[in-house]
Amino acid sequence: MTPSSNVDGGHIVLTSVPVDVNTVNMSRPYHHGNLRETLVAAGVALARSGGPDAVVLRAVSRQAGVSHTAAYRHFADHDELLAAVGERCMAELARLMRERAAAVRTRGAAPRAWARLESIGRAYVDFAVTEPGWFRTAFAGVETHGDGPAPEDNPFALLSARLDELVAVGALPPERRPGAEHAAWSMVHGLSSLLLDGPLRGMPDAQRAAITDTVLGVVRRGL
Amino acid sequence: MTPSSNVDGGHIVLTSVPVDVNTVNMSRPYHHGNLRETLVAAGVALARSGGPDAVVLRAVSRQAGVSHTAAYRHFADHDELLAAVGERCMAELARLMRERAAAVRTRGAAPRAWARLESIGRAYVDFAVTEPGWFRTAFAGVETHGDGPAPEDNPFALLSARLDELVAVGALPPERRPGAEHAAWSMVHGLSSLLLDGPLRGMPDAQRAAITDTVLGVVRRGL
DNA sequence: TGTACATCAGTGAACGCGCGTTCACTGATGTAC
DNA sequence: TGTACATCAGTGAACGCGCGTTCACTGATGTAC
Repeated sequence: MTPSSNVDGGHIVLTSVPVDVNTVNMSRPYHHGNLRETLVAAGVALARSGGPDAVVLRAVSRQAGVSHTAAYRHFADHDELLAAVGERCMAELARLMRERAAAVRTRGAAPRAWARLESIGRAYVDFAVTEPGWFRTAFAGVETHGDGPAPEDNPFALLSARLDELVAVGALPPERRPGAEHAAWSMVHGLSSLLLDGPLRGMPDAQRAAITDTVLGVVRRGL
Repeated sequence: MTPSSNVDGGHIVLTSVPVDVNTVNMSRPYHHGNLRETLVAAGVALARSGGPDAVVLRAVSRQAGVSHTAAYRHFADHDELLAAVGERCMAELARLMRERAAAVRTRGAAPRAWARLESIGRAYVDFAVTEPGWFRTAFAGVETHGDGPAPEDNPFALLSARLDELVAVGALPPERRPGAEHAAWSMVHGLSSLLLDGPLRGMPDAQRAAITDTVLGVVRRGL
Protein backbone atom coordinates (compact mmCIF):
# COMPACT_ATOMS: atom_id res chain seq x y z
CA MET A 1 0.00 0.00 0.00
CA THR A 2 1.65 3.22 -1.06
CA PRO A 3 1.35 5.76 1.72
CA SER A 4 -0.35 8.39 -0.41
CA SER A 5 -0.83 8.18 -4.15
CA ASN A 6 -1.38 11.52 -5.81
CA VAL A 7 -5.04 12.28 -5.48
CA ASP A 8 -5.17 14.36 -8.62
CA GLY A 9 -2.83 12.13 -10.54
CA GLY A 10 -5.07 10.78 -13.23
CA HIS A 11 -6.58 13.48 -15.33
CA ILE A 12 -9.93 12.52 -16.65
CA VAL A 13 -10.54 12.58 -20.35
CA LEU A 14 -13.70 11.66 -22.08
CA THR A 15 -12.15 9.25 -24.51
CA SER A 16 -15.21 7.30 -25.40
CA VAL A 17 -17.11 10.01 -27.22
CA PRO A 18 -16.06 10.12 -30.84
CA VAL A 19 -17.97 13.19 -31.95
CA ASP A 20 -16.79 16.62 -30.92
CA VAL A 21 -19.50 18.69 -29.32
CA ASN A 22 -17.97 21.80 -30.83
CA THR A 23 -19.25 20.93 -34.26
CA VAL A 24 -22.33 22.90 -33.35
CA ASN A 25 -21.67 25.87 -35.60
CA MET A 26 -20.13 23.99 -38.45
CA SER A 27 -22.22 23.64 -41.55
CA ARG A 28 -23.56 20.15 -41.54
CA PRO A 29 -25.90 18.21 -43.76
CA TYR A 30 -29.57 18.00 -42.98
CA HIS A 31 -29.09 14.43 -42.00
CA HIS A 32 -26.67 14.59 -39.14
CA GLY A 33 -25.32 11.08 -39.43
CA ASN A 34 -24.36 10.64 -35.83
CA LEU A 35 -26.89 12.59 -33.85
CA ARG A 36 -27.45 10.03 -31.14
CA GLU A 37 -23.78 10.11 -30.21
CA THR A 38 -23.69 13.90 -30.40
CA LEU A 39 -26.67 14.16 -28.09
CA VAL A 40 -25.16 11.81 -25.55
CA ALA A 41 -21.89 13.73 -25.68
CA ALA A 42 -23.73 17.00 -25.17
CA GLY A 43 -25.58 15.46 -22.24
CA VAL A 44 -22.31 14.32 -20.72
CA ALA A 45 -20.88 17.81 -21.10
CA LEU A 46 -23.89 19.34 -19.34
CA ALA A 47 -23.85 16.67 -16.65
CA ARG A 48 -20.23 17.44 -15.89
CA SER A 49 -20.97 20.88 -14.51
CA GLY A 50 -24.62 20.55 -13.55
CA GLY A 51 -25.21 16.94 -12.63
CA PRO A 52 -28.25 14.94 -13.69
CA ASP A 53 -30.60 17.91 -13.37
CA ALA A 54 -28.68 19.64 -16.14
CA VAL A 55 -29.40 16.83 -18.57
CA VAL A 56 -32.49 18.54 -19.89
CA LEU A 57 -33.78 17.38 -23.22
CA ARG A 58 -34.08 20.86 -24.67
CA ALA A 59 -30.71 22.00 -23.35
CA VAL A 60 -29.00 18.92 -24.71
CA SER A 61 -30.51 19.45 -28.15
CA ARG A 62 -29.54 23.12 -28.04
CA GLN A 63 -25.97 22.16 -27.15
CA ALA A 64 -25.95 19.72 -30.04
CA GLY A 65 -27.14 22.45 -32.40
CA VAL A 66 -30.33 20.73 -33.35
CA SER A 67 -34.03 21.34 -32.78
CA HIS A 68 -35.19 19.78 -29.53
CA THR A 69 -37.68 17.54 -31.24
CA ALA A 70 -34.94 15.81 -33.18
CA ALA A 71 -33.98 13.98 -30.02
CA TYR A 72 -37.17 11.97 -30.28
CA ARG A 73 -35.78 10.23 -33.35
CA HIS A 74 -33.15 8.63 -31.11
CA PHE A 75 -34.66 8.38 -27.65
CA ALA A 76 -38.16 7.42 -26.62
CA ASP A 77 -38.24 10.11 -23.96
CA HIS A 78 -36.17 12.13 -21.58
CA ASP A 79 -35.57 9.20 -19.23
CA GLU A 80 -33.97 7.18 -21.98
CA LEU A 81 -31.63 10.05 -22.82
CA LEU A 82 -30.67 10.48 -19.19
CA ALA A 83 -30.04 6.76 -18.85
CA ALA A 84 -27.70 6.83 -21.85
CA VAL A 85 -25.79 9.76 -20.39
CA GLY A 86 -25.63 8.09 -17.00
CA GLU A 87 -24.24 4.94 -18.53
CA ARG A 88 -21.50 6.98 -20.17
CA CYS A 89 -20.63 8.59 -16.85
CA MET A 90 -20.47 5.19 -15.21
CA ALA A 91 -18.13 4.01 -17.95
CA GLU A 92 -15.94 7.02 -17.35
CA LEU A 93 -15.67 6.10 -13.68
CA ALA A 94 -14.73 2.56 -14.67
CA ARG A 95 -12.14 3.89 -17.07
CA LEU A 96 -10.38 5.83 -14.33
CA MET A 97 -10.41 2.76 -12.10
CA ARG A 98 -8.85 0.60 -14.84
CA GLU A 99 -6.24 3.23 -15.55
CA ARG A 100 -5.19 3.52 -11.93
CA ALA A 101 -5.09 -0.24 -11.44
CA ALA A 102 -2.93 -0.63 -14.54
CA ALA A 103 -0.46 1.94 -13.20
CA VAL A 104 0.30 -0.06 -10.05
CA ARG A 105 3.95 -1.14 -10.02
CA THR A 106 4.11 -2.90 -6.66
CA ARG A 107 6.26 -6.08 -6.64
CA GLY A 108 5.04 -9.39 -5.32
CA ALA A 109 1.72 -10.99 -6.14
CA ALA A 110 -0.06 -10.40 -2.85
CA PRO A 111 1.11 -6.82 -2.20
CA ARG A 112 0.34 -5.98 -5.80
CA ALA A 113 -3.18 -7.37 -5.50
CA TRP A 114 -3.76 -5.28 -2.39
CA ALA A 115 -2.30 -2.21 -4.06
CA ARG A 116 -4.59 -2.68 -7.02
CA LEU A 117 -7.63 -2.96 -4.82
CA GLU A 118 -6.63 0.17 -3.01
CA SER A 119 -5.93 2.00 -6.26
CA ILE A 120 -9.41 1.43 -7.62
CA GLY A 121 -10.97 2.41 -4.31
CA ARG A 122 -9.01 5.62 -4.34
CA ALA A 123 -9.93 6.18 -7.97
CA TYR A 124 -13.59 5.85 -7.03
CA VAL A 125 -13.37 8.52 -4.36
CA ASP A 126 -11.22 10.78 -6.52
CA PHE A 127 -13.70 10.56 -9.34
CA ALA A 128 -16.57 11.51 -7.07
CA VAL A 129 -14.71 14.50 -5.69
CA THR A 130 -13.20 15.81 -8.92
CA GLU A 131 -16.21 15.07 -11.12
CA PRO A 132 -19.23 15.32 -8.86
CA GLY A 133 -21.55 16.06 -11.75
CA TRP A 134 -20.59 12.88 -13.55
CA PHE A 135 -20.60 10.87 -10.34
CA ARG A 136 -24.13 11.91 -9.48
CA THR A 137 -25.35 11.37 -13.00
CA ALA A 138 -23.90 7.88 -13.09
CA PHE A 139 -26.25 6.92 -10.27
CA ALA A 140 -29.23 9.00 -11.34
CA GLY A 141 -30.34 6.89 -14.28
CA VAL A 142 -33.53 4.92 -14.13
CA GLU A 143 -31.62 1.80 -15.12
CA THR A 144 -34.41 -0.53 -15.98
CA HIS A 145 -32.36 -1.78 -18.91
CA GLY A 146 -31.74 -5.48 -18.64
CA ASP A 147 -28.20 -5.97 -19.89
CA GLY A 148 -26.20 -3.51 -17.89
CA PRO A 149 -22.83 -2.25 -19.05
CA ALA A 150 -20.01 -4.36 -20.41
CA PRO A 151 -17.74 -5.74 -17.64
CA GLU A 152 -14.93 -3.33 -18.37
CA ASP A 153 -17.32 -0.39 -18.01
CA ASN A 154 -18.83 -1.72 -14.81
CA PRO A 155 -17.16 -0.54 -11.60
CA PHE A 156 -18.74 -3.37 -9.65
CA ALA A 157 -17.29 -5.97 -12.00
CA LEU A 158 -13.86 -4.34 -11.77
CA LEU A 159 -14.01 -4.50 -8.00
CA SER A 160 -15.07 -8.12 -8.03
CA ALA A 161 -12.17 -8.97 -10.31
CA ARG A 162 -9.72 -7.40 -7.86
CA LEU A 163 -11.16 -9.38 -4.98
CA ASP A 164 -10.96 -12.57 -7.03
CA GLU A 165 -7.33 -11.78 -7.67
CA LEU A 166 -6.73 -11.44 -3.93
CA VAL A 167 -8.14 -14.89 -3.38
CA ALA A 168 -6.19 -16.31 -6.34
CA VAL A 169 -2.83 -15.15 -4.97
CA GLY A 170 -3.68 -16.35 -1.49
CA ALA A 171 -3.91 -12.89 0.04
CA LEU A 172 -7.54 -13.28 1.03
CA PRO A 173 -9.01 -16.41 2.62
CA PRO A 174 -11.72 -17.80 0.33
CA GLU A 175 -14.24 -17.81 3.15
CA ARG A 176 -13.90 -14.02 3.34
CA ARG A 177 -14.70 -13.60 -0.33
CA PRO A 178 -18.52 -13.83 -0.34
CA GLY A 179 -20.05 -10.41 0.15
CA ALA A 180 -16.67 -8.71 0.18
CA GLU A 181 -17.55 -6.68 -2.92
CA HIS A 182 -20.61 -5.28 -1.20
CA ALA A 183 -18.61 -4.21 1.82
CA ALA A 184 -15.81 -2.69 -0.21
CA TRP A 185 -18.13 -0.90 -2.54
CA SER A 186 -20.32 0.36 0.28
CA MET A 187 -17.30 1.85 1.94
CA VAL A 188 -15.94 3.81 -1.02
CA HIS A 189 -19.38 4.78 -2.23
CA GLY A 190 -20.42 5.97 1.21
CA LEU A 191 -17.23 7.93 1.66
CA SER A 192 -17.78 9.54 -1.72
CA SER A 193 -21.34 10.48 -0.88
CA LEU A 194 -20.40 11.93 2.48
CA LEU A 195 -17.66 13.99 0.87
CA LEU A 196 -20.13 15.32 -1.69
CA ASP A 197 -23.40 15.70 0.18
CA GLY A 198 -22.72 14.85 3.78
CA PRO A 199 -20.92 16.31 6.73
CA LEU A 200 -17.52 15.87 5.11
CA ARG A 201 -18.40 18.21 2.27
CA GLY A 202 -15.87 20.80 1.24
CA MET A 203 -13.12 19.19 3.24
CA PRO A 204 -9.55 20.33 2.44
CA ASP A 205 -7.55 18.00 0.21
CA ALA A 206 -5.05 16.92 2.84
CA GLN A 207 -7.70 16.03 5.36
CA ARG A 208 -9.71 14.22 2.74
CA ALA A 209 -6.68 12.16 1.79
CA ALA A 210 -6.09 11.24 5.42
CA ILE A 211 -9.67 10.15 5.90
CA THR A 212 -9.52 8.13 2.71
CA ASP A 213 -6.41 6.35 3.96
CA THR A 214 -8.10 5.51 7.25
CA VAL A 215 -11.23 4.26 5.57
CA LEU A 216 -9.37 2.10 3.07
CA GLY A 217 -7.33 0.70 5.94
CA VAL A 218 -10.48 -0.36 7.75
CA VAL A 219 -11.75 -2.13 4.66
CA ARG A 220 -8.50 -3.99 4.21
CA ARG A 221 -8.32 -5.05 7.82
CA GLY A 222 -11.97 -6.05 7.81
CA LEU A 223 -11.61 -8.36 4.82
CA MET B 1 -24.13 -9.32 18.14
CA THR B 2 -27.61 -10.73 17.64
CA PRO B 3 -27.66 -12.87 14.54
CA SER B 4 -30.45 -10.96 12.84
CA SER B 5 -32.57 -8.33 14.50
CA ASN B 6 -35.93 -7.84 12.89
CA VAL B 7 -35.42 -5.47 10.01
CA ASP B 8 -38.86 -3.97 10.26
CA GLY B 9 -38.88 -4.03 14.01
CA GLY B 10 -38.98 -0.36 14.80
CA HIS B 11 -41.97 1.34 13.29
CA ILE B 12 -41.27 4.90 12.43
CA VAL B 13 -43.47 7.61 13.84
CA LEU B 14 -43.10 11.29 13.29
CA THR B 15 -43.16 12.26 16.93
CA SER B 16 -41.46 15.56 16.61
CA VAL B 17 -44.14 17.38 14.66
CA PRO B 18 -46.71 18.83 17.03
CA VAL B 19 -49.22 20.13 14.51
CA ASP B 20 -51.47 17.74 12.67
CA VAL B 21 -51.37 18.23 8.93
CA ASN B 22 -55.01 17.22 8.73
CA THR B 23 -56.15 20.48 10.19
CA VAL B 24 -56.28 21.75 6.65
CA ASN B 25 -60.05 21.89 6.35
CA MET B 26 -60.78 22.96 9.86
CA SER B 27 -61.91 26.51 10.32
CA ARG B 28 -58.96 28.40 11.62
CA PRO B 29 -58.27 32.00 12.46
CA TYR B 30 -56.76 34.32 9.91
CA HIS B 31 -53.59 34.29 11.91
CA HIS B 32 -52.55 30.73 11.90
CA GLY B 33 -50.45 30.80 15.02
CA ASN B 34 -48.15 27.97 14.08
CA LEU B 35 -47.77 28.15 10.36
CA ARG B 36 -44.05 27.55 10.25
CA GLU B 37 -44.43 24.24 12.01
CA THR B 38 -47.39 23.30 9.85
CA LEU B 39 -45.44 24.03 6.69
CA VAL B 40 -42.48 21.96 7.80
CA ALA B 41 -44.82 19.10 8.74
CA ALA B 42 -46.49 19.31 5.34
CA GLY B 43 -43.09 19.27 3.70
CA VAL B 44 -42.09 16.21 5.69
CA ALA B 45 -45.29 14.47 4.62
CA LEU B 46 -44.61 15.23 0.97
CA ALA B 47 -40.95 14.23 1.28
CA ARG B 48 -41.96 10.88 2.70
CA SER B 49 -43.48 9.66 -0.54
CA GLY B 50 -41.75 11.87 -3.07
CA GLY B 51 -38.34 12.70 -1.69
CA PRO B 52 -36.76 16.14 -1.85
CA ASP B 53 -38.21 16.91 -5.28
CA ALA B 54 -41.68 16.73 -3.77
CA VAL B 55 -40.90 19.50 -1.31
CA VAL B 56 -42.23 22.16 -3.63
CA LEU B 57 -43.09 25.48 -2.06
CA ARG B 58 -46.51 25.70 -3.67
CA ALA B 59 -47.38 22.09 -2.94
CA VAL B 60 -46.33 22.44 0.68
CA SER B 61 -48.49 25.54 1.10
CA ARG B 62 -51.39 23.79 -0.59
CA GLN B 63 -51.02 20.86 1.77
CA ALA B 64 -50.98 23.24 4.71
CA GLY B 65 -54.19 24.86 3.47
CA VAL B 66 -52.68 28.26 3.01
CA SER B 67 -51.87 30.50 0.07
CA HIS B 68 -48.43 29.79 -1.32
CA THR B 69 -47.20 33.28 -0.64
CA ALA B 70 -47.77 32.88 3.07
CA ALA B 71 -44.69 30.71 3.21
CA TYR B 72 -42.56 33.77 2.61
CA ARG B 73 -43.49 35.08 6.05
CA HIS B 74 -41.57 32.16 7.53
CA PHE B 75 -38.88 31.22 5.04
CA ALA B 76 -36.66 33.43 2.95
CA ASP B 77 -37.01 31.17 -0.04
CA HIS B 78 -37.57 27.62 -1.17
CA ASP B 79 -34.07 26.51 -0.16
CA GLU B 80 -34.66 27.53 3.41
CA LEU B 81 -37.90 25.57 3.55
CA LEU B 82 -36.21 22.51 2.08
CA ALA B 83 -33.38 22.80 4.58
CA ALA B 84 -35.85 22.88 7.47
CA VAL B 85 -37.63 19.81 6.15
CA GLY B 86 -34.33 18.02 5.60
CA GLU B 87 -33.26 18.77 9.15
CA ARG B 88 -36.47 17.21 10.41
CA CYS B 89 -35.84 14.10 8.33
CA MET B 90 -32.33 13.87 9.71
CA ALA B 91 -33.70 14.13 13.23
CA GLU B 92 -36.12 11.34 12.45
CA LEU B 93 -33.23 9.12 11.39
CA ALA B 94 -31.44 9.98 14.60
CA ARG B 95 -34.56 9.17 16.59
CA LEU B 96 -34.72 5.65 15.16
CA MET B 97 -31.04 5.13 15.93
CA ARG B 98 -31.51 6.22 19.54
CA GLU B 99 -34.56 4.03 19.91
CA ARG B 100 -32.79 0.95 18.62
CA ALA B 101 -29.70 1.54 20.73
CA ALA B 102 -31.84 1.94 23.82
CA ALA B 103 -33.53 -1.38 23.14
CA VAL B 104 -30.28 -3.36 23.29
CA ARG B 105 -30.35 -5.80 26.20
CA THR B 106 -27.01 -7.51 25.74
CA ARG B 107 -25.15 -8.26 28.99
CA GLY B 108 -21.57 -7.28 29.64
CA ALA B 109 -20.07 -3.88 28.94
CA ALA B 110 -18.02 -4.74 25.88
CA PRO B 111 -20.57 -6.96 24.11
CA ARG B 112 -23.25 -4.39 24.85
CA ALA B 113 -21.15 -1.60 23.37
CA TRP B 114 -20.65 -3.61 20.20
CA ALA B 115 -24.33 -4.50 20.06
CA ARG B 116 -25.27 -0.85 20.38
CA LEU B 117 -22.94 0.13 17.57
CA GLU B 118 -24.42 -2.57 15.40
CA SER B 119 -27.95 -1.57 16.29
CA ILE B 120 -27.50 2.01 15.15
CA GLY B 121 -25.82 0.87 11.95
CA ARG B 122 -28.71 -1.42 11.24
CA ALA B 123 -31.16 1.36 12.10
CA TYR B 124 -29.45 3.59 9.57
CA VAL B 125 -29.82 1.09 6.76
CA ASP B 126 -33.37 0.20 7.78
CA PHE B 127 -34.37 3.82 7.77
CA ALA B 128 -32.95 4.31 4.29
CA VAL B 129 -34.79 1.29 2.94
CA THR B 130 -38.14 1.79 4.67
CA GLU B 131 -38.21 5.58 4.33
CA PRO B 132 -36.25 6.36 1.16
CA GLY B 133 -38.04 9.68 0.68
CA TRP B 134 -37.01 10.92 4.12
CA PHE B 135 -33.52 9.49 3.78
CA ARG B 136 -32.91 11.31 0.51
CA THR B 137 -34.40 14.52 1.81
CA ALA B 138 -32.18 14.41 4.88
CA PHE B 139 -29.15 14.70 2.62
CA ALA B 140 -30.65 17.01 0.02
CA GLY B 141 -30.60 20.21 2.07
CA VAL B 142 -28.24 22.99 1.23
CA GLU B 143 -27.02 23.03 4.81
CA THR B 144 -25.09 26.24 4.94
CA HIS B 145 -26.46 26.88 8.41
CA GLY B 146 -23.70 27.18 10.95
CA ASP B 147 -25.00 25.44 14.04
CA GLY B 148 -26.09 22.06 12.80
CA PRO B 149 -28.58 19.94 14.68
CA ALA B 150 -28.54 19.25 18.37
CA PRO B 151 -26.34 16.24 19.28
CA GLU B 152 -29.29 13.93 19.92
CA ASP B 153 -30.67 14.73 16.47
CA ASN B 154 -27.33 14.26 14.76
CA PRO B 155 -26.61 10.72 13.51
CA PHE B 156 -22.94 11.47 13.29
CA ALA B 157 -22.80 12.52 16.93
CA LEU B 158 -24.70 9.40 17.96
CA LEU B 159 -22.22 7.23 16.10
CA SER B 160 -19.27 9.00 17.68
CA ALA B 161 -20.76 8.47 21.12
CA ARG B 162 -21.01 4.73 20.49
CA LEU B 163 -17.39 4.57 19.39
CA ASP B 164 -16.34 6.52 22.45
CA GLU B 165 -18.18 4.00 24.55
CA LEU B 166 -16.28 1.17 22.89
CA VAL B 167 -13.02 2.80 23.84
CA ALA B 168 -14.25 3.53 27.35
CA VAL B 169 -15.10 -0.09 28.07
CA GLY B 170 -11.84 -1.27 26.56
CA ALA B 171 -13.42 -2.96 23.58
CA LEU B 172 -11.64 -0.78 21.05
CA PRO B 173 -7.97 0.18 21.29
CA PRO B 174 -7.69 3.97 21.59
CA GLU B 175 -5.33 4.13 18.62
CA ARG B 176 -8.10 2.76 16.43
CA ARG B 177 -10.50 5.47 17.49
CA PRO B 178 -9.41 8.40 15.25
CA GLY B 179 -11.29 8.33 11.97
CA ALA B 180 -13.36 5.35 13.01
CA GLU B 181 -16.58 7.33 12.76
CA HIS B 182 -15.81 8.21 9.16
CA ALA B 183 -15.23 4.60 8.25
CA ALA B 184 -18.29 3.32 10.05
CA TRP B 185 -20.52 6.00 8.68
CA SER B 186 -19.18 5.59 5.16
CA MET B 187 -20.00 1.92 5.31
CA VAL B 188 -23.62 2.18 6.39
CA HIS B 189 -24.26 5.24 4.28
CA GLY B 190 -22.76 3.59 1.21
CA LEU B 191 -24.71 0.42 1.77
CA SER B 192 -27.88 2.47 2.10
CA SER B 193 -27.19 4.35 -1.10
CA LEU B 194 -26.41 1.21 -3.06
CA LEU B 195 -29.62 -0.39 -1.81
CA LEU B 196 -31.60 2.67 -2.91
CA ASP B 197 -29.93 3.84 -6.10
CA GLY B 198 -27.23 1.36 -6.91
CA PRO B 199 -26.93 -2.19 -8.13
CA LEU B 200 -28.46 -3.60 -4.94
CA ARG B 201 -31.73 -1.81 -5.52
CA GLY B 202 -34.92 -3.76 -5.03
CA MET B 203 -33.17 -6.61 -3.31
CA PRO B 204 -35.38 -9.09 -1.40
CA ASP B 205 -35.50 -8.58 2.35
CA ALA B 206 -33.66 -11.76 3.27
CA GLN B 207 -30.79 -11.08 0.93
CA ARG B 208 -30.56 -7.52 2.07
CA ALA B 209 -30.37 -8.65 5.69
CA ALA B 210 -27.57 -11.08 4.82
CA ILE B 211 -25.59 -8.40 3.03
CA THR B 212 -26.08 -6.02 5.91
CA ASP B 213 -24.73 -8.64 8.32
CA THR B 214 -21.67 -9.16 6.17
CA VAL B 215 -21.00 -5.46 5.82
CA LEU B 216 -21.40 -4.75 9.51
CA GLY B 217 -19.08 -7.65 10.22
CA VAL B 218 -16.38 -6.13 8.02
CA VAL B 219 -16.67 -2.82 9.85
CA ARG B 220 -16.37 -4.45 13.22
CA ARG B 221 -13.39 -6.52 12.20
CA GLY B 222 -11.76 -3.53 10.55
CA LEU B 223 -11.95 -1.35 13.64
C1' DT C 1 -62.21 50.94 29.57
C1' DG C 2 -61.67 52.94 25.12
C1' DT C 3 -59.29 54.40 21.12
C1' DA C 4 -55.65 55.36 17.69
C1' DC C 5 -52.21 53.31 15.38
C1' DA C 6 -48.16 50.43 14.25
C1' DT C 7 -47.11 45.96 13.22
C1' DC C 8 -47.77 41.34 12.01
C1' DA C 9 -49.44 37.53 9.02
C1' DG C 10 -52.12 36.40 5.78
C1' DT C 11 -54.40 36.91 0.39
C1' DG C 12 -54.78 36.78 -4.69
C1' DA C 13 -53.34 38.38 -9.07
C1' DA C 14 -49.60 38.53 -11.96
C1' DC C 15 -44.87 37.83 -14.05
C1' DG C 16 -41.62 35.30 -16.58
C1' DC C 17 -39.65 31.05 -17.14
C1' DG C 18 -38.46 26.58 -19.11
C1' DC C 19 -39.92 22.19 -19.39
C1' DG C 20 -41.54 17.46 -21.96
C1' DT C 21 -44.25 16.13 -25.54
C1' DT C 22 -47.24 16.10 -29.86
C1' DC C 23 -48.20 17.25 -34.48
C1' DA C 24 -48.14 18.07 -39.34
C1' DC C 25 -44.57 19.25 -42.16
C1' DT C 26 -40.33 18.92 -45.32
C1' DG C 27 -35.81 17.95 -46.91
C1' DA C 28 -32.58 14.08 -47.85
C1' DT C 29 -31.54 9.39 -48.79
C1' DG C 30 -31.80 4.84 -50.60
C1' DT C 31 -33.81 1.26 -53.36
C1' DA C 32 -36.55 -1.33 -57.02
C1' DC C 33 -37.17 -1.65 -61.66
C1' DT D 1 -28.50 5.70 -66.19
C1' DG D 2 -32.89 7.44 -64.94
C1' DT D 3 -37.04 7.69 -62.39
C1' DA D 4 -40.76 6.83 -59.04
C1' DC D 5 -41.50 6.20 -54.51
C1' DA D 6 -41.01 4.64 -49.68
C1' DT D 7 -38.57 5.67 -45.75
C1' DC D 8 -35.69 8.12 -42.75
C1' DA D 9 -34.29 12.22 -40.00
C1' DG D 10 -34.80 16.50 -39.36
C1' DT D 11 -37.99 21.33 -38.42
C1' DG D 12 -40.94 24.76 -36.06
C1' DA D 13 -45.19 25.95 -33.99
C1' DA D 14 -48.03 24.87 -30.36
C1' DC D 15 -50.00 22.82 -25.99
C1' DG D 16 -50.45 22.55 -21.17
C1' DC D 17 -48.12 22.55 -17.07
C1' DG D 18 -46.27 24.05 -12.62
C1' DC D 19 -42.81 26.44 -10.72
C1' DG D 20 -40.45 30.47 -7.58
C1' DT D 21 -40.99 35.02 -6.67
C1' DT D 22 -42.89 39.91 -6.38
C1' DC D 23 -46.39 43.16 -5.38
C1' DA D 24 -50.00 45.91 -3.45
C1' DC D 25 -53.51 44.66 -0.58
C1' DT D 26 -56.25 43.54 3.79
C1' DG D 27 -57.64 41.40 7.99
C1' DA D 28 -56.13 40.55 12.79
C1' DT D 29 -53.46 41.59 16.76
C1' DG D 30 -51.17 44.08 20.32
C1' DT D 31 -49.71 48.20 22.63
C1' DA D 32 -49.34 53.15 24.34
C1' DC D 33 -51.84 56.49 26.43
